[in-house]
Amino acid sequence: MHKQEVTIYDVAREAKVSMATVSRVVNGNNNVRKETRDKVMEVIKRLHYQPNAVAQGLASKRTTTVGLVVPDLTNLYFAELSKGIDDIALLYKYNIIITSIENRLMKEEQAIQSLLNKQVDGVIYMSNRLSDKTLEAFERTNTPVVLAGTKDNHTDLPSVTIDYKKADTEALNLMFNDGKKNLAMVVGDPNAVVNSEYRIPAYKQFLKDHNISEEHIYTNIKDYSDGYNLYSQLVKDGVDGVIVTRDSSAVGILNSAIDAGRNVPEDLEIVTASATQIASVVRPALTTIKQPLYDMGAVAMRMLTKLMNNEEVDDTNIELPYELLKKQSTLNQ
Amino acid sequence: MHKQEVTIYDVAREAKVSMATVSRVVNGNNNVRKETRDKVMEVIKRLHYQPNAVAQGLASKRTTTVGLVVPDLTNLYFAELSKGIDDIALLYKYNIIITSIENRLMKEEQAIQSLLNKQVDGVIYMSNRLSDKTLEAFERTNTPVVLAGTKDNHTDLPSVTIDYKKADTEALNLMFNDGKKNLAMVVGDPNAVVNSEYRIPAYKQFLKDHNISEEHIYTNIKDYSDGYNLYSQLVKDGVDGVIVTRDSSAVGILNSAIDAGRNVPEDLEIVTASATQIASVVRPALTTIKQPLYDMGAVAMRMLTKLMNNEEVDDTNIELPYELLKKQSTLNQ
DNA sequence: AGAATAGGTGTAAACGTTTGCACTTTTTTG
DNA sequence: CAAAAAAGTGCAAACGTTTACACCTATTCT
Repeated sequence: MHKQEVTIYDVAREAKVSMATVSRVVNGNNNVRKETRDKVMEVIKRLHYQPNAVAQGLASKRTTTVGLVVPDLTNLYFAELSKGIDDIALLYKYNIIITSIENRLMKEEQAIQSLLNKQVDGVIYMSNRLSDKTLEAFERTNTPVVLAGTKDNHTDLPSVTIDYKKADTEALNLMFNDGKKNLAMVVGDPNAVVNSEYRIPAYKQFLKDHNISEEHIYTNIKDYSDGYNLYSQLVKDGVDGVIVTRDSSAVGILNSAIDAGRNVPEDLEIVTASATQIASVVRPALTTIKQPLYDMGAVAMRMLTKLMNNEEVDDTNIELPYELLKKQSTLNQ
Repeated sequence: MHKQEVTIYDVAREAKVSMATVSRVVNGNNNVRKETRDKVMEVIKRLHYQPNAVAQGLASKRTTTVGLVVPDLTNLYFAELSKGIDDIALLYKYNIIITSIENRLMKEEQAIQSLLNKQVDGVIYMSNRLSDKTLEAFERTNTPVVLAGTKDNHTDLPSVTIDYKKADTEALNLMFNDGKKNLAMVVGDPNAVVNSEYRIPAYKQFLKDHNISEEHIYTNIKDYSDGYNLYSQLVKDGVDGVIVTRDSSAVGILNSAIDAGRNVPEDLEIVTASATQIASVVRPALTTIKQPLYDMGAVAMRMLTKLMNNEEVDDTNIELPYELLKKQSTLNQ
């Protein structure tokens, strides 16, 4: 990389002002006389001057960049969260550095440290399992952090979520009212806070409240093929209704059932918990807990902008409304 | 943001060496005596020193950051390309700044300029329509740029693609051999280079070669509902085989057909051109031109690392092999 | 042994901005 | 109309690194 062609210094010389004045013009500081401003602007145009954001970052100690921590970009759940974040970030002129942390050479803490070293002004964390080291890193830094679609039960980092317990209970209730009594829950990482603290307890509570003794919790079902392969086990266990946290797993179960000649929802009801595109294009379309993913991202990013500007944030643990979207994978009687 | 707690200067003082030596240790320069290195390392650990990447970037003129330009994060096509890029980027210790440029407040040129101002070491462009202004920006900068999944017919920017003409011809041929003679092509942006220079010409050439006079090109079909709504038109036009560039549009057509009580592939054959997850989970599963999206991203990023290091790159316009994946949406006789 | 080379370290300038402070000029005020 | 306040501008230090250059010491070579 060469030395920068045109610097603020060149502009200053050419416009016969000091670099301080050029800097003020560039930053829209209004303590500049109109004629001066115009002259500087003209020179900037003429020389094609573009500020060096790295130098700005060093001098001002703000990089207008935020870091996103996400397990996997190709999971629509995170993609949609990210889109909400991205739109608001753009609105506030922030760029986004995305770090995927699943199946990686680099450990999560390292990835986050790298983000912090880049002096991001804030971080949005969307992964579902905050390791101790990660929490430690978040505590050591004074870079604001917001969790989106996840929570943390040790510290109280700001978060944007839905009421998982309520949503799951409602979903289970739907199937129960359809006459399904052998209900199961299928989750990815059982140690993810959302699962261990909200979803699984909600499921257990539901069984208890309805005097159901048979508990069917299937863990580590992470993708389409995990779901596909799980189906035979569901049959074996006599499950007639299942709530699945990941859409792709749910679709795997669905297709496995169909390929086995079974009927959904008659033989098996399925409710999934993200409402990404994939859940709505399959047939029968899946009944979903529709999380407002885009909005969750947007709200998280908005909150982060406030934190980055040291503005007051009244509520740092926001729960957004969800919707139980009844489609064809449940009877809905 | 406060002043940085621990700087290289603090480490130098504590370890009783110069900052130059600390810098050498941090950067793994081996012109440092072992004992000195160990001492410095110890102090670094003890003080929790972390280098400020912004300052490094300013001084070294390398930010170890690359910019990704993408229309839409929630489109699995781009998500999978991005994943390939991301994995290789991680391998070479680069971070990624993603900029989505569709439906935005900010124009593409501005978004790219913002990336360049951040002094990214390289850019991977995945959008499908290079505007003149964008090309101009790419020409003015000496930051290397690689196109992934798209081409440019004016300049010759490095690119990683598949042989679209050949792939489409093969797909059309498949349907033709199944006895479908009223073939259609459905694309998104008709002015996207890939469409205007490769796909559409391939389609026209195919018709010509087979003495088919009826041409059915549907443009601006960008998403699921566009596809869903297009179906009735396809029926009206007597189309019995269609090649669709976007998976979500293809799925829209498919579901529309099914909801109308028609049979795929008997009444209508569908081939789609990306092979994202969405094409394989619907039933009937869609026959696809399987583009090696992950690999395309990975190869593009690898090429970019070479360009960023001024290494020689023998072939700057790489075509990767694709596969015509026959599934249930074609008869395959 | 003396010369040549390699290894190890420090000094200080550079990277391209922002910003506190001081100063000058203009505008407002009573 | 003078004094006070506000507006406009420049100077120079700071931000936290890297790196060219110089220097000194230890090693290798003839």
